Amino acid sequence: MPELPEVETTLRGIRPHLIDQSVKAVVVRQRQLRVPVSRGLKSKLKDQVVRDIERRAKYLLFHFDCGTLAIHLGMSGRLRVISASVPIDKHDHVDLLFNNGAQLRFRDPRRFGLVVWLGKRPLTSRWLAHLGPEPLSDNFNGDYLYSRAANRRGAVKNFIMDGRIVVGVGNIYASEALHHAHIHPARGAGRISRHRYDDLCVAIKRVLARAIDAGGTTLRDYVSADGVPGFFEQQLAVYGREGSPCGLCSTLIRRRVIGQRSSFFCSQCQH
DNA sequence: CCGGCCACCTGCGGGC
DNA sequence: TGCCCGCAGGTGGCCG
Repeated sequence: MPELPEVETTLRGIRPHLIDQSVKAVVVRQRQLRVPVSRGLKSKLKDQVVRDIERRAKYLLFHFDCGTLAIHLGMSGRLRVISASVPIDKHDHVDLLFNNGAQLRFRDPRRFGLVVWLGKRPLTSRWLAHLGPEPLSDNFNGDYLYSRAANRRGAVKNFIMDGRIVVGVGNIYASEALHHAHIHPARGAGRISRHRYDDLCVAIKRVLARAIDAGGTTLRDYVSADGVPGFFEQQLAVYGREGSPCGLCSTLIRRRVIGQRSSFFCSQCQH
């Protein structure tokens, strides 16, 4: 489910409820996530106060005086603040209960997600240490992308989805940004001009920012209570639109597997 | 360092 | 109905 906009939207949704609150209890129903949830989590967090919550890449970082807890939503994770007594689903793996009555609930059917203790220097942990720049930051720009692409022979789509190059560009927005920038997803990363990397960088920033503004509703399973599909999905130009006409030239959108992931593009507009 | 491939896991929709 | 197949938002790790 979550690309970066969903993670950012989740952050904005939960933060006001949890800042300055102290942990009353930790409930772990299923510890077999991508890595096992550590057994000491309960005693470590008990009575600790949430000093801040922030996002780095697609990780949500919960800062306490004694260290930082990271939660990653993987492919199918969701994190919600609920009031007491919402029924427990079979995939509700972890709850953090707070003294103000708030309840942070982590649900993740596929269990590719992560609830992991990073200690006092989270940025040096193995999960965060090697990550590239944030896509919406100023140090992510065309110059940077172009310089990192030198001599790389792999497909540009794989290149921009590599978290060591830039974080937060998932499978949906990689296809979208490349369409915006008129770049073919299979083109070698090292065979793209400086100027076109400017365009690609702007496109990445724009598709992510627009999705965040739309409330991070990228997903097929983000359906509102009255059954209306997620708002932003209707704005996707190519992702999931195989066989329908390109909005720019009416050529039929094609799907092709690149780096074991489905990629969508217009063979007329993108080169 | 780089590219290619695999693994982890559950659910859903389509075809037969 | 029910089974089997392919597909799905991520990313660390391994191998050559």
